[in-house]
Amino acid sequence: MTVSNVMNNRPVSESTRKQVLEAMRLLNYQPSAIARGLNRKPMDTLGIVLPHTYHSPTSHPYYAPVLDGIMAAAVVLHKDVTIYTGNLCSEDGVGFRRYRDGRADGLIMIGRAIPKSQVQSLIDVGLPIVTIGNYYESPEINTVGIDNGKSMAALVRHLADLGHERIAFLEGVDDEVDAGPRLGAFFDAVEAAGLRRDLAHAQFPGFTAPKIQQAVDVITAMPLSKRPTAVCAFNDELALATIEGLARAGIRVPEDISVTGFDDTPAAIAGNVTTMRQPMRKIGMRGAQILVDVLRGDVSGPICETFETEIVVRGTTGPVKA
Amino acid sequence: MTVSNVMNNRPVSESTRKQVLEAMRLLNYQPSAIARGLNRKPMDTLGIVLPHTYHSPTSHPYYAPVLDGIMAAAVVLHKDVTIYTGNLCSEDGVGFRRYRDGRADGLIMIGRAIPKSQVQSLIDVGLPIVTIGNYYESPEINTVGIDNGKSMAALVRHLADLGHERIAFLEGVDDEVDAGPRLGAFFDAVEAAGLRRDLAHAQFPGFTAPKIQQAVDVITAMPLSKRPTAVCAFNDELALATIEGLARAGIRVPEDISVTGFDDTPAAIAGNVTTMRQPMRKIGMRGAQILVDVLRGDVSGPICETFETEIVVRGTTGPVKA
DNA sequence: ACCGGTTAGTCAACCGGTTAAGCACCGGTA
DNA sequence: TACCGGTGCTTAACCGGTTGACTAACCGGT
Repeated sequence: MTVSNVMNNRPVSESTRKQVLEAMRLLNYQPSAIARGLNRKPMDTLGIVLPHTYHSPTSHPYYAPVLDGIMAAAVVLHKDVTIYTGNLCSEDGVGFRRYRDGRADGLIMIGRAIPKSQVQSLIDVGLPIVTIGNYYESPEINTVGIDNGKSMAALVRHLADLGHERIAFLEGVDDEVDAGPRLGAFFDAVEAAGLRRDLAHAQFPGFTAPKIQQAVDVITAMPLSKRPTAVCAFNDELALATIEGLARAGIRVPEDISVTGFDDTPAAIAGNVTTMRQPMRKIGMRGAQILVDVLRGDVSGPICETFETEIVVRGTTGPVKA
Repeated sequence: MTVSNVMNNRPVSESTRKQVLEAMRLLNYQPSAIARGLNRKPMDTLGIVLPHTYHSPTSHPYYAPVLDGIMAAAVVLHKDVTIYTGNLCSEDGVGFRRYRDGRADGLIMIGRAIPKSQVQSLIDVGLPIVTIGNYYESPEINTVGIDNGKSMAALVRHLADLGHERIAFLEGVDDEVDAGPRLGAFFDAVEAAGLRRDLAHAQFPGFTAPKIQQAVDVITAMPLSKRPTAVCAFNDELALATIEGLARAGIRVPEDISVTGFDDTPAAIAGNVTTMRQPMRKIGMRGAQILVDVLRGDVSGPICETFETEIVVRGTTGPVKA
């Protein structure tokens, strides 16, 4: 069709082009992105995959700024964004192939959505993928995030400088999902800071507030000589829950126990929590940019980028009690 | 194709069905939503239209919870969500027909995205539309929001009860866009509260912080006998900016001037601002539900629903100075 | 009048589903 | 045997674009 040629700026005589444009205007014509997509043309749409545990991503202190970054980049890159709402793992054996329904050119997966055992299924979708804040170390998957090793090292270093020798890590991730590198990074950081690894604790997995209370109870039940003097929580939310739990047990922060969070969310600012700031919006923007680059074929191998983090020292960490 | 019959639970013999399902499994088959959509079948996707002034909707104190509600409803309703990122009004004369590209079955427009003069263009898109927090009073457009009249009346009533007689309204909306009903509601509320309308002020449009400073300057320049003793801001963001501006001028809140916000965002809680709470998440959920109802043909006329609001009295309003 | 080359526009096929019509088969009824 | 209705599967057409092959027209040069 000549119309198609006009739309795609193909060589068409000026008179014909004018005729076509005039007809388009009269008919209020809008080409169907769907019909175009049927022929394997790009849809100019980025698909967003979220872990099914978060049904309020746009109010989440981590997901919201990341999404913001993605949206901001999408505006500049002239891409629309489709958020897939379906449960990730519900349909037995279906895997993730539903994302191959042709609506999105590529996928951005935020957070630790799926266990490593299902990564192959995700790769089988066949779409270019960028994961954000996750690290599957697969040649087919691009990743943007932070250097957990460096970040934990800085936090532990800060605590060590304050004299802390017994530090606990509150994992805070549902054990169904792979714990990821932050836990390992914690132990490495403990050693790097010259502390005895066997004095570190990390046996407190569990994302929900009640479980946090369990972890707090374990800590408070320990004799003072063995009790950790500092707690590194997986994120700010957990740190604040921990502080609350400790307060209920009559333990003061930071006088008795220091607590650190992660992410530097507004809650951490409000709660005056020492934490690790990561540029979530930038990470989201970069993720979208990488996906578009991959779609354009501008890049070859898998991309794995990390952004710098920055420790923010506030009022929940202090020198160890004499 | 028999496959299509199997997928749609049409009458197919059990043996054939099994064969098909087995083949689907072997081939890792995923039907193309695009090809299906080409035949005017629903895409099961809700389109979100945002005003181009907000490039960070998922961090916005109003847009984020509304989006959350939409997403939560979409999960339950088995719909995906596509956020259109393009500038709403950039392409001359194109109007909004780009939303008719077939990717979404209907549109949800959040906030005052477009001036009333362009509403017809929006209707011409031909898709079912739900606007949220906006009121075009068109038979083709469904709406969810709040009763601005009641809400403003409650705020003004509250101020009147505290003895305020001269109240200013800070419009706070870019004048390029229709001001909407909240301003009119303010004047009605002033009269309903038995106050003299001519003592009310509302000549301070402008959304940005610098403009707010202008408005504050106008107020502070007024002689005490004419100066408003209370200010109703369009939203919490503006209220807080106003409070800051007043503080710079050495005017105390609420001792010298009372200030009210709108929306009851986290910032209002943190700033201890008297404000009007609206159930943003519920509004978003209901908007999505209405759109789906319309798509199903379950409803006839245009739907226009309002949710109840609730005044939240905090520390920025107090009795008028003697 | 013939020729090679470029340009402009038309035609047919295709993408991958859905839909409607067609057809073979079968049991029941007249 | 003829007719009928229902079932199960196949075939053809269609949705609305894109793509590539093909035709038609135009051009200057011999």
